[in-house]
Amino acid sequence: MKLSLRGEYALRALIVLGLNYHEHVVPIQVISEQQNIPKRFLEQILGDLKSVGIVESKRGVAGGYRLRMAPDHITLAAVIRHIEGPLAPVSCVSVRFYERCSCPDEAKCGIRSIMKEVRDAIAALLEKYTVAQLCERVRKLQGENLNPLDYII
Amino acid sequence: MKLSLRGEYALRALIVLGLNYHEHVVPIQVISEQQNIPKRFLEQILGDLKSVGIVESKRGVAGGYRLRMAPDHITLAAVIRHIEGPLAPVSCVSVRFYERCSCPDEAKCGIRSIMKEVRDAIAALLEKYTVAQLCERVRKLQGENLNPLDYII
DNA sequence: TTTAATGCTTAGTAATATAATAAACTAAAT
DNA sequence: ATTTAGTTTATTATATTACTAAGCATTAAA
Repeated sequence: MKLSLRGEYALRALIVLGLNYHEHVVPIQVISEQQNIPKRFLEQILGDLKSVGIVESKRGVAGGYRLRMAPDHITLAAVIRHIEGPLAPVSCVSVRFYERCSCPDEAKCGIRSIMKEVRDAIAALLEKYTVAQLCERVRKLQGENLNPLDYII
Repeated sequence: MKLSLRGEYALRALIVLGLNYHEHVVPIQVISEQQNIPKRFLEQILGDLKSVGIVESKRGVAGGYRLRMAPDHITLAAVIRHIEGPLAPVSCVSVRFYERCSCPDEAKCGIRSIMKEVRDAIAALLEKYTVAQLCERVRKLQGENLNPLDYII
């Protein structure tokens, strides 16, 4: 598993939306400026998250994005799988993105059997952590009494 | 951490060399045919492993490659770090390939603190496993009594 | 001392992925 | 009607991946 900028931006945007979960919708512009993410690029990323039902949008004046699910129901695994693809280091050990690799017999492949352990370790962590926990960490790290829109992620 | 074909080929080649550790040198040609790895590409990869002292070569007639270190001294972490780069999902949590990322304050970055756990989980496994253990798995999976050059990896 | 089998070195390339940018459109609120 | 904001579809620059090509250098054996 490798987190590209695209994936990092997605997580940062979700934290902003998570910290503002009970407030109004947050415009792309605001997320873009606060997090220093190119606006056009962020549009694509949020559109992508919308298509899987992680966020929802409101158009027009006073429009923007909000989470569509409670922050503690959005696992990092779900987000990263959708933005980046497989969590596994090789796709022949991926559960959701399985693809055959070049070895002749998977059942007898030594590399595969070790990479399976690596995948499981990664997946265990990323299935455990949610956007809510990410937000919690940000609050803990930066102090409880900040305004949601002042958090630096 | 993501294993590209290059990295997979490196591991497969090291298994072949590991299984033949006490024998003579193994020619690229043999590894290439047995493992179905493009020869020229494998030359590059083995040259790369040679430059870090993981394998050594003998030129000329009856030349080839052998491990330069005992198989149980070659961790998968060392191999993968050299072939693929950082084990960490983002390089701001990488121990050996650290690079600053785009967030304003790393100490307060929630993403970073979770990705650090992911890195540690991956590194723990890959530091633990060695080429010797990989070879052991191959032997276990395929039967003890095969000739080293008959193993299918 | 030649020759054939090997590794070594440098360069080039095609395909794909990454990280954007651009332009024009649609929807909603005032 | 106008302005704010999300939507859609292309386009582009750069980097990475997985090779491929060509020719040189070394060594053992005939």
